[in-house]
Amino acid sequence: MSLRYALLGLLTDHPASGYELTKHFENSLQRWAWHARHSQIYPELGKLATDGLIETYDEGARGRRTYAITDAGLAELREWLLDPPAKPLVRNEGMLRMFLLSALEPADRREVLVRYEKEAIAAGEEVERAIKLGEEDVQPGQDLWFGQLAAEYGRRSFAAQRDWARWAIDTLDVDSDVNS
Amino acid sequence: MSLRYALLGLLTDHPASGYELTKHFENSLQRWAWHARHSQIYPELGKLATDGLIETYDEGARGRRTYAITDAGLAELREWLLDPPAKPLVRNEGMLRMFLLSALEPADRREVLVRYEKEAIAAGEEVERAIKLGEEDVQPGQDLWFGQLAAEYGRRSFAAQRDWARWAIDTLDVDSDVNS
DNA sequence: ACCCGCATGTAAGCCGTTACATGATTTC
DNA sequence: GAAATCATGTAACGGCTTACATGCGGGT
Repeated sequence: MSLRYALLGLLTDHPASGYELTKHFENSLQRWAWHARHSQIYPELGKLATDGLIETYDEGARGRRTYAITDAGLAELREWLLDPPAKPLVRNEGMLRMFLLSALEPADRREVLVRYEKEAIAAGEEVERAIKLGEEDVQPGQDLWFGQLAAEYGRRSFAAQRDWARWAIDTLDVDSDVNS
Repeated sequence: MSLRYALLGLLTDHPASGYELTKHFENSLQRWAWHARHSQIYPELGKLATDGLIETYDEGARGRRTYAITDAGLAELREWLLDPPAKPLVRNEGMLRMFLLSALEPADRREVLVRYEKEAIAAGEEVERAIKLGEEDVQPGQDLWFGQLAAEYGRRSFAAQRDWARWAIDTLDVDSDVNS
């Protein structure tokens, strides 16, 4: 159900078309929060309109249709945000791989961990760049600032991944010295 | 496809039944790596057997059937582990909520963040307990140790969540003082 | 004798992906 | 005039959840 609320949330800021919402997912939301494609977004907008949570705001060229959130939609979004979320079900492919590393030969284990570390470093650097780009435009407390909040989360979480990978590699290395 | 590999990985350690595998998910895997229910596990075991990646190892009372991984299965698991993973598609409900926080009144925003911090603290404490329980039995480099590796990741990632939430709350508080 | 845990399965339906499909407008 | 981008949709299929369904065995 999260997609519904993601769309409602984006429409809180200002009316937008399916196309614009898709771009918004691609450019910001999907990096740290939620991913969705246009083939899912358009039908979901249809359902939201049927349910009276959004309404057609304007129709333009090329069949372009913008939607605006309704009072009912805003109420439902707020209810969801205030509702304590259910404990998330973890599905973390990266960690699954780490969990199963014992199926590999020791040399391969190390290689996979090193790759994981490199990816965390690269992802971290990308976030740093995104944050610097954003800082120029946004002040704390403003609506847009909550994207920066999520970006800061991304920064810290990639840093944690990077440090964890380094720790894991070092721990394994020390151990194989001892055992040799 | 991750479920396939999770099952193959668990069967690398020793043969097991669907019931045991389900318990294994519940007790350890699903905390930091991967979640699955028995209604998904049993059919997937059937497919793995059809594909020759696992085979029936033993049949016991109450229709109990244990499976063992085959050479083909081990080869496929190793190939997957060595294959660079695709960039993960983010679907993080917690972060989505943070991203959309601007739809709430300022007081409510703060409350949601405080709740998020509390949850991170509680989850972190749970991990600490799990790690302490595990440490007694496991030495680095042993097969079981890779579960501890994943647990340490959990520890660090909940710490990052906790610190992030505190930072976000403080930043918001300072800002509302300035603006008042 | 009863209950709990062991043990395995199936079906309907939702969410999401990949691929297919179409056409208008702007820009060079 | 061609290419890029704007713009919206649908269909088949796979993964996962929820709910339904059944029965045995061991302990008290």
